[in-house]
Amino acid sequence: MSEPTGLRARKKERTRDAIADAAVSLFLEHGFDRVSVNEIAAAAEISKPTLFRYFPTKEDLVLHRFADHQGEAARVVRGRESGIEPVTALRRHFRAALDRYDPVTGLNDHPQVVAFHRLVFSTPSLAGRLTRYQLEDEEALADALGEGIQAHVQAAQVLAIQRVLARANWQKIADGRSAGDVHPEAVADADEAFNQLQ
Amino acid sequence: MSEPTGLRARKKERTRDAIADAAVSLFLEHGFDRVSVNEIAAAAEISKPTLFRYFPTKEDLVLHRFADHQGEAARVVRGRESGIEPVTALRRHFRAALDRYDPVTGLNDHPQVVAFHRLVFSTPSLAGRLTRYQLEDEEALADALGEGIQAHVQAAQVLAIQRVLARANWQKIADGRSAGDVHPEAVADADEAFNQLQ
DNA sequence: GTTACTCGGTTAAAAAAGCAACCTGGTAAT
DNA sequence: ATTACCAGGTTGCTTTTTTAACCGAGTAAC
Repeated sequence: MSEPTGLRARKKERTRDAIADAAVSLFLEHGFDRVSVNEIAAAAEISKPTLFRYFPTKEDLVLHRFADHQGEAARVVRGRESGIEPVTALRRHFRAALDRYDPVTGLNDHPQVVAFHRLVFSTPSLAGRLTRYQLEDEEALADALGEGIQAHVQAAQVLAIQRVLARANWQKIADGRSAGDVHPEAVADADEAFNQLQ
Repeated sequence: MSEPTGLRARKKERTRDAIADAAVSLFLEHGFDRVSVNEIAAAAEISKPTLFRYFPTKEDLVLHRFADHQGEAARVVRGRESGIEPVTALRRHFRAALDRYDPVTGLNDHPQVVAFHRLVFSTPSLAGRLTRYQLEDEEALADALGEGIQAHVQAAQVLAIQRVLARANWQKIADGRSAGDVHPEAVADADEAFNQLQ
């Protein structure tokens, strides 16, 4: 009734974490473009083909945390309780993420998270690939919302809101404010944005 | 001009060490017969067949440190400088081991080493297999010494001396004395024994 | 304008590890 | 006496990892 945590699966997960950790820490130290995949493989004590078996591209070494959330919006809509509107479900989900200071909301002031976000946003190839992930997310959400152009529009609007909100939060954090301090504004912004949509 | 330490070799060595360490520490804690190979494999986070690929028997999990010294006496004889008698070479080799407090001489008071020796000597199957190792060692030494019965006799006598000396040293350590304190006696005993032989 | 790097990424073959199922021998309940 | 279990080891078979070699694009040297 759960994950059949065999020896194999456990070691795989650990290897994956080791690779991603080694990569991110090297990237944060020297910059994304200044670190080669060979160096990452060496630091993680694995071979280059193994690295690419775990992560399809160099960018995914950084973005896998977002990739792991892929399709989350669609899942939220499909899994909502009966009688609840899709946008309402998404709104509550975002609000919950805000309350637990989930990094995806931009409302998190842990130094590692901040540095990680700066790395992503200041590296063109990373930001580029990240938007590609968001596009796929949008497709999935549109599918979950129904058919026709209006489903696509709605999906795009909701995700655009989340992007804008996250970006605004991140900006305030980047300006030196604490997450707890920003939280009320973040909630107010979210309410306003979702109200406008609904 | 050195070990071509590939990724593969490095990981194998680490796995081997991890297995042996897990095994010995479990044995020291609960006793050799009270720990199953399944528990060892679980503690080392490997599967049972993998364990037996690294160590042929359960006993070897403990005795591999001795096994690694296999044939050492024979090598000392074959590698001696010209003009040096075999027994002299072995005598000097043992004296050098004594001076560096090599565990094989029994003259070592590190708690881990003491506990390890007690484990070996107080577990029949271990002591039994250890003597089997020594017999093989004896064969190899006899081969290195030449042919005929006298070579075998000489080999047996030298190794018997080393066994007795090591046992005597270990006994004094087990009685609570320090290695440094025992060292002079150990040297004197060795001299006397080897003098008697020569 | 070659030559020769380096980089991200791939391929094929061989080694190593995992897993489940089995064998043999002992020992404890029934 | 049978059953059943647990011990140390083994046997195939599959999955994972290493290795070395390669590809195609960019770029610096000469």
